[in-house]
Amino acid sequence: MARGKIQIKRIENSTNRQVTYSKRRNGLFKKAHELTVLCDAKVSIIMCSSTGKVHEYISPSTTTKHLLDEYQKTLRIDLWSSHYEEMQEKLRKLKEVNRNLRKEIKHRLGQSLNELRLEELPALQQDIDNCLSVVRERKFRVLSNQIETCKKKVRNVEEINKNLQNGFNINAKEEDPHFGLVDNGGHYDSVIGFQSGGAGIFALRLQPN
Amino acid sequence: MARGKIQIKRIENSTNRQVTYSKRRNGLFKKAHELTVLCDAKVSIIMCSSTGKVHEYISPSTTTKHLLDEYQKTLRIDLWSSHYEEMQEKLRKLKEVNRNLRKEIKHRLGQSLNELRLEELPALQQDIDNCLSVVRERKFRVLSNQIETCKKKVRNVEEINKNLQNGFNINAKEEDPHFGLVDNGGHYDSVIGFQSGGAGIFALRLQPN
DNA sequence: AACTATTTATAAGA
DNA sequence: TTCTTATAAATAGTT
Repeated sequence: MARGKIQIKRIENSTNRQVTYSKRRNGLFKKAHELTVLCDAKVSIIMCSSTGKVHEYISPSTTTKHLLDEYQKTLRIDLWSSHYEEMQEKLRKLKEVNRNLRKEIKHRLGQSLNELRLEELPALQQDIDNCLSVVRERKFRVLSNQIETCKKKVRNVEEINKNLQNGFNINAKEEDPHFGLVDNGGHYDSVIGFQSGGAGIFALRLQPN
Repeated sequence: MARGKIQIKRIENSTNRQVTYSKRRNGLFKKAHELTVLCDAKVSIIMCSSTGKVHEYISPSTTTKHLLDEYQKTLRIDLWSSHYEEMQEKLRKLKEVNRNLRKEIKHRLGQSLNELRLEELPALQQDIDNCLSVVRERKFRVLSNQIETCKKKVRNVEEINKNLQNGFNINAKEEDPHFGLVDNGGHYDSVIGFQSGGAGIFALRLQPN
């Protein structure tokens, strides 16, 4: 552009190329800065020379990161997604696991059961039932005091029962029999055991003969 | 730079500013491209005008991402660490949620119950029990066919039972009574209901009088 | 780095 | 926006 026109093509002489790079880089940065001031614009220039050296210009009013964020936002692209793919994959898997855990809890809560196939229901019930047993067992131990009291009650009722049976055997041929009714309110398991039993069912404890 | 020298300071006239921005942007990009070709360099220019419009130049031989990667590598900076940290925070929170979900399932499976306070056990049991009811109810509906069959069985057994009772009432003074034993294998709930009942307990269905 | 002849960019106007 | 053109600025080749 001075002392003779040049072709815009790669300068083969390495020294010349380096010199031109240096001169024009300064020119470019100067122009960028003028643009920044004159037009109230933000400019980021990042350059890498053929020798691998990196230079940058950034408008004083901003930062490279900020300008790049704006650039990505405007162009609706994410330059770094590939860097974080591994992490995003982790995130995705964790969310999947989470979803499944929630689903399992839901099923155990008796919700969204229609997601399950009919064949899966008995297993789920059995499973929950087993778990209930475990929790019940735990509670049983925790509540041992209360249960001790109940056992005494049961022994008391059994005594009455035995007496009634004796009376029954003795008086069987003379009058209508009386049945010793076992009080199911004493033993914990039997409360659960009978809670869904229909009305009108009474338990009679018999000595096996 | 022509038809009069200008001061490098913000152009107050908005239209002039826009025009100058457009002209000088083209000039800058042209210079950048010449630099790219002449010096075998890589250039990225990202600009944001005062009106928020974004423009970019990138050397044909590369990509913005690639050049930025090189830039970060050379300057040993990580422009995106804050993004990364945000992601890690997400990951951490998701793992926490996951852990809690697993704990809840564990408790519902009857494991690690010692993590719970004694007061929490009855509520957990009641909860699981309720859920069991729901699942049971679902299964009940699903197995309605099977239950229909069972009901017929029950009606049959009740018939036998009634006959036995009649016999019992008639023969009460003459011989040892026979008890109508209700087959508990027919009705679903009673299977559960009696599963934890002790051995030696038989159910006698009586008409309430 | 400095010089300078010449090319290129561009401000103002159309 | 684009074209024109006088003039400022950039710079290639030289020292």
